[in-house]
Amino acid sequence: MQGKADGTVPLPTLPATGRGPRTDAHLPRYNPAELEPKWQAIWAEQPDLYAAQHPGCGKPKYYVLEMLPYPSGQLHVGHVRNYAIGDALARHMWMRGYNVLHPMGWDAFGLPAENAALKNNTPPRDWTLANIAAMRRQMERLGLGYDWRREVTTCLPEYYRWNQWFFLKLYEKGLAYRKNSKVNWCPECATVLANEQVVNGCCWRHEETIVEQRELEQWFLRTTRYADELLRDLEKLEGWPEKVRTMQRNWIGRSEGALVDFTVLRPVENVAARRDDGYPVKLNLTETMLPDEDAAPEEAAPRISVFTTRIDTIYGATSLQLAPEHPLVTQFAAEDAELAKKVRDLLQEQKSAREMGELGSLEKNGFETGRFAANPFTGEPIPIWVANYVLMEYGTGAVMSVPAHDERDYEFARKYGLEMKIVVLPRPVNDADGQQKEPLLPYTEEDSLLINSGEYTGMGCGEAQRRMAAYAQEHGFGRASVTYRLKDWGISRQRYWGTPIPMIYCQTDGLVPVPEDQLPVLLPEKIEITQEGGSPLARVPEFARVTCPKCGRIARRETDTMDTFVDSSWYFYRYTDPRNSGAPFNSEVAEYWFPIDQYIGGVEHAILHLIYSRFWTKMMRDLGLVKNGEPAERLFTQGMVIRNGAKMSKSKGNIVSPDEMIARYGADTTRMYALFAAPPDRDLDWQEDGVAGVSRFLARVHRFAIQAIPLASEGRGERLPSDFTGLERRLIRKLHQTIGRLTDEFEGRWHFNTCIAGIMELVNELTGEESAILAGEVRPSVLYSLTRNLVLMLEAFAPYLAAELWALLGEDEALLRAPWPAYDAALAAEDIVQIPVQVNGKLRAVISVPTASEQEHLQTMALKEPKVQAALDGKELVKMILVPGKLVNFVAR
RNA sequence: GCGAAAGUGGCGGAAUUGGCAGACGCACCAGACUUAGGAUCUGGCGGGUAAAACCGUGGGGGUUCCAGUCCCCCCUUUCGCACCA
Repeated sequence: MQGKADGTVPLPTLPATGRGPRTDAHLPRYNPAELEPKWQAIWAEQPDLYAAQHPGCGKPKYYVLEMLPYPSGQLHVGHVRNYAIGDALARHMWMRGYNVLHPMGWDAFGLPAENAALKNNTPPRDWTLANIAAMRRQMERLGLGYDWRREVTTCLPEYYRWNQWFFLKLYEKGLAYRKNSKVNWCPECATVLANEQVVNGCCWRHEETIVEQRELEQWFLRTTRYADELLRDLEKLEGWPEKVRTMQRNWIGRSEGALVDFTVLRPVENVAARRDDGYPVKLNLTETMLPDEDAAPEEAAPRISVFTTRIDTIYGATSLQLAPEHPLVTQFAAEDAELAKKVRDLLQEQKSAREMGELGSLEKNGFETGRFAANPFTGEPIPIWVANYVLMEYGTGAVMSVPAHDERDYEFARKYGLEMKIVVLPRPVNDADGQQKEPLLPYTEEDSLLINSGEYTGMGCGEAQRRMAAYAQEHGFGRASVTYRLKDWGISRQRYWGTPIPMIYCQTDGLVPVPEDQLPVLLPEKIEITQEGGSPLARVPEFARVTCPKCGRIARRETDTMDTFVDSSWYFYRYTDPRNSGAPFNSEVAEYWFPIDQYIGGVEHAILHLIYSRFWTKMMRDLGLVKNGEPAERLFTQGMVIRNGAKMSKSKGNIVSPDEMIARYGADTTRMYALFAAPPDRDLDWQEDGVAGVSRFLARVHRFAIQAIPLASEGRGERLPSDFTGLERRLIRKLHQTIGRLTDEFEGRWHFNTCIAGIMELVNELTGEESAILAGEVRPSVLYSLTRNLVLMLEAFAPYLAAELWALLGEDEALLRAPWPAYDAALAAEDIVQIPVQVNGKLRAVISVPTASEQEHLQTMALKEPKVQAALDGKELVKMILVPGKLVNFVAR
């Protein structure tokens, strides 16, 4: 997944350790530098190890997926954390007997390759493929269990041809279209950005670069056609974090309301005449001002369409406010030089505010146009203003101003002394004295009643909204309507390193799609990357010049490429059928694997990738390619990895590469530390202080296991005895408590830090009894159970060490195919519990009693404690609270 | 401004349901082994005290036999949205 380009700072170099641990010189020590490459080589010889099985294998399927990385050239520890989470889950699900699909790929198109080409004079393709090779080596070194035979690389023609294929389908369905519009332009990227890629008015890849508005002809995908469904289906995504669902809900921004047309009045002198108080007199429009109904259409009076969520307040509308870019404002300004200057000034002010990043805090500003429009409900003329708080991009670019019942209108009206009409009051409308209430303005509550609203007076707001919209529709000046904040997805990019858009411009035939059998439109490889503006492909004549598929005459190819978010919108379907050359994927196979059971990635894609891919899935469903309209059943957003108080990024210069850590401590330690340092959903401030502890822990496991396993092996295959010794009982109990803990966590909470802590506790218990165990005080069958299950639990977090110990245990089947140990509650149960004893809620003693002790026994034992007696001394015992197995509390006065 | 999440030892964090606050680890201190230690092992480690008492989960209030956990107000940090009509 693409984010900011990566950079790296080296770790401080450390002097070589020289000598290793010496305690048990006769024992082979834990040496990951030797052990891990050995197993890596063995695994490399077993291509089926992590391979997903055929749908007919009889096992339930489990699709676990981490967001694919952009091949920047080097993994950083943020990636490691992400993949360690997914790999732990995948390994666990393998052991639980699932047919696991755990693939990996590369989001390989994008601007950094072009920047690198400029800098190093390397072709983007070579640079990208070299990076992929390097990062794949890092992933393999980390021991991540991916099915590499399903690897997907988005910059290769066998992948991007299907982007083109999809584009043609979208075009056929009217879901891809071309229009001239204002678009976001990042001067740094020298290309257009989608709305989703603009963050605080700046480019998502260049936080400091203000996005400009440019007028360009662009390709768009009709995401808005799915706006309602994208919103509604969020309700079904119960396995997604509420935060992400909320962000998407806000992004889609559905508002229910009504469109109302206000007729613009002719500039008649007497309308401009004012009453003494500055407001226009109420006129009878039918007589004096309404446009001639018999006029030819082109002479008909213009109408201003307004979107409002509060049509019920329309009797309180005292002006119309238009965005400065509104076409009607432009028209008025054309006839009025003074007005034109005011509009220019307002726009200039907005532009500089945007550049300062202060658009949100800009003071409300505006001016009158001198023209009036008729309120269609009252017939009253109201002045038309231009206001900077009205956005051309939202709704119709015009609002009716109801100062008494809207925050912004109120603020604006206060500033300019505009009239306020109260038309809504809290119920009941009259206070105790029978006086009409005086609400605090602006009064915006909708659970209220209308006043001063003609025939609607006395109605509730909701009812008035419905009736007024219906009335407007009957009389042809409005209707109920829904507006979205979501815009269509602009996918044209004036860049080289992306999927060519398969369209042709012919002078005779106009827009002609490239015929399906001519796909892929190959991206030319020989191209000089320069800093010039415009699409680089336009400068490649052999690419741009083409014959029209319809008429055979010379035509011009589309030279823009697609947004790389197209690539990542459907890549997870390709994993199910990665080598298919006749279709993007086989629908039946996809049907087996989908939806993704668990998707894992950073929250930074909550809007971008996760909305696009939901759109794409719904679109594919409508094409009949897939059945389900949602790609992922569950989503997990892991926390960011922070370093020196900032998210890791090249611009902050705080990237940490895992390489040195792997070299010093090994992959198992590196992965395990990434999981141990914090729960996966929380942000993690990367400090290396704790790494040594994890490394020591693994060394201790290793030391214990290589000594215990020879003894344990004698008990292989034997059943556990029914007559445990005290020591055996204690160790087996701890083992099963740990199994229970891990089993629970893998069910969904995923606090792997506590899982690892749990395994550490078990190992502490075992090494605490090391001499007794090695002296044979634990019978082989018990020791076998302890060591074997310990190894199974380590598999998800430290697969190299687990593999080594598994082999020592004499197992030859893959560890991943071994069943996850069954938790036995009886074995995990304590027979003696420590019960805290409180007096008036304060801890006074802890007593050890058999788990199933009677109440009287507990009370007797508790009262025997000297400190309890002291605390109760001279007081009357009021009652005793007894929580079985938990505590005893004496309440005394 | 609006919305969400978070705030616990020197540090990362634990306490899943209102029930022993600080699991596990880091750092630190002491000891053992050692020519040596950034290795290993043993012990200690919230504050306070000679030991207790007592105090302690951002601050203030509340509910309760019992509150890190529930309720109200406030503060701080992070994230998201920010004129959305």
